[in-house]
Amino acid sequence: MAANRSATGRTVTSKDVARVAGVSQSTVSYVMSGKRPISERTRRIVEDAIAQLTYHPNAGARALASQRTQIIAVVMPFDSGLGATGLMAFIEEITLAARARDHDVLLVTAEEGVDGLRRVAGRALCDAVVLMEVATDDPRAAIARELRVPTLFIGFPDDAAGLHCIDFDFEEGARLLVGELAGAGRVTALTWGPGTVDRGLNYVPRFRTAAHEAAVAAGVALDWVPLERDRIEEQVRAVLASGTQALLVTAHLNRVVHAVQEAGLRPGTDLDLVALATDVEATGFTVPLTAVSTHPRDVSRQAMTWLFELLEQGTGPAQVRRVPAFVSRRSSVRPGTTPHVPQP
Amino acid sequence: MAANRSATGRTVTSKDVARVAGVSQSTVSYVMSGKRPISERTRRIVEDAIAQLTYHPNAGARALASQRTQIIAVVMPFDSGLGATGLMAFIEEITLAARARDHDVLLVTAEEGVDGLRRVAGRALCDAVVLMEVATDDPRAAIARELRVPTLFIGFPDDAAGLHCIDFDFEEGARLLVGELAGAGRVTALTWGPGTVDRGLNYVPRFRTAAHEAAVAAGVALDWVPLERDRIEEQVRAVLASGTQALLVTAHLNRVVHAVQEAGLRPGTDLDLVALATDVEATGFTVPLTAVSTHPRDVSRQAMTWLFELLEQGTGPAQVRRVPAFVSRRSSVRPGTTPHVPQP
DNA sequence: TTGTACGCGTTATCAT
DNA sequence: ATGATAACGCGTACAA
Repeated sequence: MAANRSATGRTVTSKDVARVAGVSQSTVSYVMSGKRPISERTRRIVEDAIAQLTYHPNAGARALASQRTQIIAVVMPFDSGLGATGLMAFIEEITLAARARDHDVLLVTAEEGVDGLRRVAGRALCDAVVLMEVATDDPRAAIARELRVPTLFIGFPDDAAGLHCIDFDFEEGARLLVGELAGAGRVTALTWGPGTVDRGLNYVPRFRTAAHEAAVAAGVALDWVPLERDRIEEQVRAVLASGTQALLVTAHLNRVVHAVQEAGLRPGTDLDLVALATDVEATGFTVPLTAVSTHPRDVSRQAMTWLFELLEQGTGPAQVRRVPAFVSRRSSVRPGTTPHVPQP
Repeated sequence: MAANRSATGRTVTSKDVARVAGVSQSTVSYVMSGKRPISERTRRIVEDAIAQLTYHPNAGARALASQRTQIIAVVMPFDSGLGATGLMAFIEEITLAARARDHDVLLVTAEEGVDGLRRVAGRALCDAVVLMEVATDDPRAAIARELRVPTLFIGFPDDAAGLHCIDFDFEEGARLLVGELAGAGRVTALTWGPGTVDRGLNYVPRFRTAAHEAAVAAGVALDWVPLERDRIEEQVRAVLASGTQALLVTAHLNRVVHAVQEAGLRPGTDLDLVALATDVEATGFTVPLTAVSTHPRDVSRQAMTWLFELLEQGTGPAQVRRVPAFVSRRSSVRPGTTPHVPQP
């Protein structure tokens, strides 16, 4: 029999459960919420009736009465600097975390921008919002500050005042990667292209600035090369032809490594290559790559933990949190180009 | 000012709009729905009040009163035979299609299985359901047949009676790919591994059966090799060592092509390689691959069009729809191994 | 063309 | 420990 429908097709309500159980409707409600003591006997009777009728509480009615939707809105880009794998990892973790607390996930496209936020919050479609793909100068920041619902930014807008932000520590990641190549003298960063940069994604300048500072400190020359989707192979060839022996890759890893191999070069043997990538990406090649992992799963898990704290304990003080970065040394860097410092 | 909140923090309701506009609450409702004629004058007044108060209708209340949530539930796998890129393409199209009709998308993990379906339908969390990652013997089929809400399967369970199903034409795709290699005498299919097969995904046997039939008809010997995540490179080497000159790849394309190139072989020159893959995947290599594209975007677009028809015109007759398959001939097959038939 | 009034299915506050 | 009952905010039949 269909869930929440009687044999006659009518919707099963808590009233029906009450009738079958021979109790009042409010008792049914309290049995479900556990918000007041119920005798063992009635609880059993009610629970049996619930099971027998396959009763499910109506989400709309519940939301209306309780001012809680049990829904988390996730504002997500479809084309991100993270790549599809990273994105999926994010939303998978977010969804699992939400379900673990009996919440559901509503998907909102980042393309909706400011209006999307207004809509889901204004219509009371959700209890909280998670925002990805944060821009340096993100117009949604202003809105979030006045929103009815707690809003969590994954990423740091320039003005994070009054906001709850969490992100991977791209700055430390940059320092670590440059550190791995400190003995190279000259390093070329193959990085996010115009598509990503134009959207003003916050982590690009964060990474770039930190990388340049670390390069200066280590005494290496750092070239910054944004990869253009249509000419990546060409760009890689040019870079290799220029004599660079050390590559720091933050985007389009697959195609870069491909192109390097096409050129007859092997990371860890003929040149040094480090990457900012997920672990699966870094280990998916013939030569496993020394890399800093962005750990999208850790970030989203911590984000959700925080979000539910805000939800349960009332919206806490604004704060910016960083998820620590680590290097995984594998075999894409030749011994000697990394100065002898203990692996963090 | 925060959306749907007055300066005092109270929620803005249609009653407030009515008061400001000097009309009754029902008039506000009718202005929004357009379900009865409204004089130009009142419409203007009401719309001004709505804008002034930044009024947004409460989703829960609306759902309760109208029995419509304006939400589509999408039951999605996180680890699919499609890969992250294919999945993202699916949910992007679905979300865009939903938004284009003023609906939102609720994400449900396939892991929730039967319970997930029961929950979203039972709680009236959504108006319709889209189901991906359909198994040959899918337990959700039985439930879907009795559900309150229209349910669309992307994929064909063995018993599709009474269901609405749509999918890419994997059978025709298999025939086309085998056809491209018909002159090869012997073909090895590098295909979905145990992880995918174990879940009983419907398209695996659909593709396999059609491929074998086409092979028999064309007089070629077809080896079927499920790829195991941990030994793909090894498997590819073994296959190449066995002397196969023609590869038909349906999974892990990236790693397979990698391994082939590592072996010093070049598709289109030293051997023939065709793939079942998205266009971006097929063209992302040094040698663009002859491939049948699964066109996830087409499939989901058509699925959503159908779904909204069901939603608007009442749930129509059960039906199975196929999205046609085409080959894109590129340069990974040597001239001569494809018999001279005009490209479809 | 517009207003009145009821119901949608819960939660939660009074009572008892 | 349990039962009535008033919101919650919107849609819509019925009146005017």
